[in-house]
Amino acid sequence: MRHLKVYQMIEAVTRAGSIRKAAEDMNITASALNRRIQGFEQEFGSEIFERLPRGMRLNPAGELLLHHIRAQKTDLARVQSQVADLSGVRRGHVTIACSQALLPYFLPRQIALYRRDHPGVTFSVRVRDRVQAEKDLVSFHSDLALVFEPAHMVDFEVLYAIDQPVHAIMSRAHPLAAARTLRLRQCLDYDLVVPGPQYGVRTLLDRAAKRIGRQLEPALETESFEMIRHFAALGQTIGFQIPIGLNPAAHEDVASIPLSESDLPAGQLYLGQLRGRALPVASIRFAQQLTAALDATGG
Amino acid sequence: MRHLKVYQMIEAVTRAGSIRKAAEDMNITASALNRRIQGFEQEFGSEIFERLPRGMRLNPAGELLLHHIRAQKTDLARVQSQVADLSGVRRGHVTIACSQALLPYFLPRQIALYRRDHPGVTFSVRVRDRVQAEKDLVSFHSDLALVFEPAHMVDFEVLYAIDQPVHAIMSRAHPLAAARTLRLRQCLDYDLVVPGPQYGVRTLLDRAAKRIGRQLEPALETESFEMIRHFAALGQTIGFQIPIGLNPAAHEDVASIPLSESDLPAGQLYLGQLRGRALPVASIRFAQQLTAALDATGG
DNA sequence: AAATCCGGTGCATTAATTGCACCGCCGGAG
DNA sequence: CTCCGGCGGTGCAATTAATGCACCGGATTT
Repeated sequence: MRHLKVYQMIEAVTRAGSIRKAAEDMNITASALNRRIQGFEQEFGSEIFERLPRGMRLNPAGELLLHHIRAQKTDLARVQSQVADLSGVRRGHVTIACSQALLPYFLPRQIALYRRDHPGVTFSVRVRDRVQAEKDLVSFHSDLALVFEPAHMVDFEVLYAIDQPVHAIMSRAHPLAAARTLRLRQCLDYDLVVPGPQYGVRTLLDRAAKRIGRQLEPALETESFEMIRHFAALGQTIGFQIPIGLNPAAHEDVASIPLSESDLPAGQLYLGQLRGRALPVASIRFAQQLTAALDATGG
Repeated sequence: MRHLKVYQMIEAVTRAGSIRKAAEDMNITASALNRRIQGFEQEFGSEIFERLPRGMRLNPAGELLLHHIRAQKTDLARVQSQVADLSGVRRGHVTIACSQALLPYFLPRQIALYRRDHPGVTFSVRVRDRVQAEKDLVSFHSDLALVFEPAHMVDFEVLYAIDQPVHAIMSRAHPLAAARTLRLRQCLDYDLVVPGPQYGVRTLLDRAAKRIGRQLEPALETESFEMIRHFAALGQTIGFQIPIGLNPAAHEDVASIPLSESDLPAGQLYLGQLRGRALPVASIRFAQQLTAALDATGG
């Protein structure tokens, strides 16, 4: 889209932080780029960059404009893919930001299922914690977000929500492995492996521990849910995870036991999009499939 | 915005129905315009016009694109006015599509009220029946719509809704003028003056009449609510209107009596916008004021 | 004080856009 | 039927806009 080159230039300058670097990235001279930016600012009626001694940075007006630019770029892409749809084959690309818990079983299965019916549709999965996931929506880097206990919910339009009680996971040989539900204080007697504070499971755990006058003293804190799972399988350590991250069918190498809801109320897994945004067809359809699938696990 | 000239050209061709006429409108030659269109179609990846022997018409892909073009144009305008806001004075323009009933008292008062605080904001009021009002939103010709009993509600995002029972209006000398409420069948004994079938009041009346095994046989059918009001003031004719169209404070020259809700359930007056659209600040603020004002009349 | 990196500008060059003249096509009027 | 008028499309020359190059002045870093 040649007529949108100014927008690309603005994005490039924003990214690079200076006209000269951006010009190099775009394989043009700094002077050409400089004049396009100046020309645009004049047409636009306001400067959009602060001129710093070391380069350029968007001013508030520029931030507003950048948001518009991204919105319009992704919307044009949506129109184009919708047009492609008109002439037969369903094509498209879905970008989804999601929590780690969705990676092992749920999402791969859903994507495969969707692609069986629509082989022309491709996917990007961006692993993000809940804060990053929301930023991803706002910056138009992701169409959908599937996150546990999102943080702010501003600009987050909920498409579906489902309860996810926190489960304790441990070796099948663990003394507590036979229980049907566990109290939090039972778990605190053992070594714990928990996710970092930026994750919803941790927030819920911290809150619950505080309520019974205790404090989490984890033996291992990690960002990797996979490591939590594997570490919990060793010795008598206890890890925590939400059930959607565990294989519902086959037997795991770990036992998974829900924590009592009176200790720790169930968190919620949210499927959402940027408020008010028109999604591409493929994303809408995929979101519908996810909603149906989540609904099935819940009932 | 020079980089959006292609879009203006596409709009011009759509409006004019042929390249040559559009070219004349834009003061360029047909060949230049022709090539820009062709160039765009190539970049876009699909034709957007049908070539007819008598001119050009948008194809389905073009319709999709046109919607995007309008959306992006109005959104850019929103950004610009929002940027203007940053530097002090609140400016802006609000376009609202509304039913006739809002014209005599409610809207002028609200607009005056808003402009007292924000003199920089200007208004366009487009009088539309409920079908046209929704089209106005979709085509980005109006920011807001304030309509009685809208028809489809697709793409219509409700910002506020309030009950409006249908009132019978008549001369103060009319035999029924002293009643507190009226049954529909009482009214049917007199000559009636009613709006055309495209209006919500009429739909409600027709439906209610049918339910008591009667049919409306109006003496006068008109599009003009003003004419209904004035005609009802003469002789023993009965007209119908919703209370928001009547002066709440001063004494009218006509009596206004609500119809019994068991005959004719109250319709609803909706304030709405195009689903998912980001409105300019001024429109948002004005919508908030309207919501508060409607809420006050209802309570 | 020197070196470096920055945004901005004058001027020649290059690329894109436009205007002009003209083609072939099709529907309607004569 | 023919002919006319309006249509979209195209080759080519003229015009206009965008770019590259060389360079300036200013601020920060070394």
